[in-house]
Order: sequence, then structure tokens, then C-alpha cells
Amino acid sequence: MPPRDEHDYEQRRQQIIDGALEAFSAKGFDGTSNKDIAEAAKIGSPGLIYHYFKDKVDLLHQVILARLPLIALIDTASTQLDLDLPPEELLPELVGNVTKVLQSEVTIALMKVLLTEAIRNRRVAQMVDEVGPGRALRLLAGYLERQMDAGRLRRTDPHVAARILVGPIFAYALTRFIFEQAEATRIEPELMVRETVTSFLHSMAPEANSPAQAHH
Amino acid sequence: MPPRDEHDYEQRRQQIIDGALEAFSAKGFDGTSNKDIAEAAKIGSPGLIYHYFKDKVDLLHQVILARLPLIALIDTASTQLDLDLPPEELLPELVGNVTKVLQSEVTIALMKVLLTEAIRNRRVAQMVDEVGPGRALRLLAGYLERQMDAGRLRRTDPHVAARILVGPIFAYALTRFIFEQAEATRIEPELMVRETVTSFLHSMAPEANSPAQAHH
DNA sequence: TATAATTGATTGACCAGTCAATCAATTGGA
DNA sequence: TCCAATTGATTGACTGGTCAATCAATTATA
Repeated sequence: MPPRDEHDYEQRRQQIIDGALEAFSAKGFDGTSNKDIAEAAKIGSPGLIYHYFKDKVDLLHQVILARLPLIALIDTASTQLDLDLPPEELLPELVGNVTKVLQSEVTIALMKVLLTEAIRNRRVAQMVDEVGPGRALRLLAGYLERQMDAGRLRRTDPHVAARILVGPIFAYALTRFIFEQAEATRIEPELMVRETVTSFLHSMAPEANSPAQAHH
Repeated sequence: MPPRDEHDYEQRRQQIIDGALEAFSAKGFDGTSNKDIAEAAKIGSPGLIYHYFKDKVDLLHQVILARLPLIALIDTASTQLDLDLPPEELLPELVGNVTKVLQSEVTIALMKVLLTEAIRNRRVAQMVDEVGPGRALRLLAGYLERQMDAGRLRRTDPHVAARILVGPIFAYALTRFIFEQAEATRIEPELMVRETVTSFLHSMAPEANSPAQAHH
């Protein structure tokens, strides 16, 4: 029962997980056959998958668990940041980190898998939300509210504010990595981050004497 | 070959298209069997599908073509709008329309289908992009640049600006309709639209004397 | 040699698409 | 008015193929 060599065993497991992530992100979970996985993972036989994983769904779970840290990193980083730092210092750093994570091939692949699975499966959507976007947005909203209390930001619904800050980055990532828009590819991530944060800080400045606004 | 009754024929066709959209958005194209479609469409036999459509892929195409207007509406509306109207008048209307379209069940279902197909298929991604997000963002960027030229908006990369405006709405829709976040559901669409546009206009005001900004 | 790792064959379920047969409505001839 | 021919609509059985999963047999390792 005990594996021949713990290290070899783990290495093989990761090899299959890597191949599966590649295949899932390219063809989707349903569209990926065990043969596809075996080829992407460079193992000799689809049957071998069942030596390391209970079934195909278990493999999907393990892929997510193994690569989730890349996404969880977003908010663990945020918990390590000093929540009393003023937005002008904390936000560029924070959003910059997010953008750095978005640059990784593996992150994009995982996001493709998670997004498609979440779209079709309420349970998956909730799971993903709790460790990813939901948790991150809640933490960010908490920070923004704290800064509003401190008078460093204009008072608004912090959840709305959080989405105003994060939304542009997300839209950028989507148009760049999923739709591969030429315009999006031309925009450097650093520029996008800088403009987004600058724009947010400007519009959320506390001294805001009511700006140009819709009137009718 | 010609249908016995044009009206009945078209009605049946739409019935199958509706069922297919429902099934595809719930289970994905690959995950949906013809039996699923027949049940969702309340027709007696999967075989009947082939009386109205060439094959499953053709059915997907017809679903998209039949329901695309809901999305194309976004930018046809934008072409009908007066591009010389100042942003304070045009943008609330424009973004408000988008949000109205996002409220429809059918739009959400179609977006789920299109998004997941686009994620896995470069060709689909380009197609969808051209009629949807890509076209809309390009038009918006064009309008913003025009307004920058007129001195009514601060000068920046118009493609960046377009994403800063649209991003928050998209992030809101995603967290509300896909991830079904409690916080997002609590935010009324009208509030989100108003805040997004206000924030955008404020940060893009031409008289902007450099605001609080990242410094180090 | 003993045990884990790996393979390839196999199984049973399911699927997309085909097809022959039936059904029901319309048509038209007497 | 009647009824038979015609035609499109619909069904359910069927086919070739694929898939996830199992398993017996083989290989490699310690």
C-alpha cells in the first residue's frame, strides 16, 4: 500500500494535475477525455489516472486545490497588508499584485476552468467565490469603509466602491486574455493599473466638491 | 420540403431554440445531450431536432443568432445616440441601457453560453467579441476620444478609459448573476450605474488639478 | 521476491445522428 | 360531401462510436 517513493509518487501526481489543468482549460471539463489528459500529462495510459485519483471529478477537485494558492495569494497578501495605510499607498501595491498574478499562464488557465465550472454549477460558484472574488471583494470593501471612517475617502457604499476599483482590472484581463482584443493587448498592464487606481482615488477623494454629474 | 404551416413551423423552431438555450446555459454545450434539449423544449423526441436543424452545432449557431439581438442592442443603441452630446448626458443613458439589458433572464443565459464557448474556442471568442464587447468598447473609446478632443474630458488612453467605465458594471453583473454574491444582490442596479458613471465623470473631469496620487 | 507502478484490453453506459414507420392535416377529385 | 392520396411532422428503435471506469497482466523497483 505505501508508495514506492513518496517523492516520486507526488511528482507523478503533480504531472497528471498539470496535464489535466492544461487539457481542462483548453477543452473544458466535459470536453476533455482521459486520453486527452494522459497525452497532455505525458503518461502512457489513461488507466494510470485511476491509480492517483478516485475519478475524473476528483481529479478536477485536486487540480483546483493544488493550483488555488495562486488565487488565494491575492487575499492572503491583502490580509498581510497594513489596513491603516492610506489608500494612496496601499491600493497601487494591492492592485499591482493582482495584476502580477494575472500575468501567469497557470493562473489564466485555472481561471478559465473555474469560471466555466462556476457558470454551470451553483455549488462550484459558491466555493470559488468564497476563496476568491467574494472574499477579496469583502476584504477590500472592509478596508475602504475603514478609510471612509477615517475621513480619507468620500463616503459611499463600500461594496460599490470595491467593484468600481476592481472592475476595470477584471474587464481588462477578460478582454485581453479571453477575447484577446488587439486594443487590450496594446495596453500595458502597468498603465492599466496606474490609470485605474489614479482614477479611483481621484473620484473617491474626500474633499470632493460635487463634480460634473447627470442632471435632468 | 416547404413547411406545412409557416407559423407552426417557426413556432416549433423557436420552442426548440428556447429549450436549447435553457439546457446549454445550465449544462454547457458539451454537457447537454439531445435528450436534455428535447425535455427542456418539451418535444417528444430528440430525433425531431434534426427535422429543424442540421446538427447540434447548427442548433447552437441558431440559438446564438436568434438571441443575439439582445446583446447587439447594446451597440445599435449606441450608434443611434448623438456622439456630440456631452458625457454628462450621454453616459448615464448609455450605461443605464446596458444595465437594463443585463436584467433579462434570456440575456444572462445567452451570456453564460457565449462566455463559456468563447473561453475554449478562439474562433468563437473573436466572433463574439466582434459583435459584442469588442465592438462596444471600440465605439465607446471613439466617443470618449472625441469628447477629449472637444476638451470635455481629461486626456487619457480612450481604450483604458472605456474599460474603466464599463469594468465596474461588468464586475457587478458577474458577481451578481454568476457568483450570486449576497453583497452584489443587495446593491440595486440603479445605484451601481449611478455611482459608476458619477465616479467616472468625476475622475475624467478636464479641470482635474492633479489629485491625490501614488507617490514614492 | 514482494509490492507498487503501469499498461492495454475490456465493459457497460451513453451519445449524436439516421431512419423506417406512423400520425395528422390538407388537398382535390368525383 | 366523402374519402383517398399526399405531405410534412413526429416518434422510437437502431447504429457506430466514444467515454469513464475497471481489471488482469506485465514491468520495474527496493
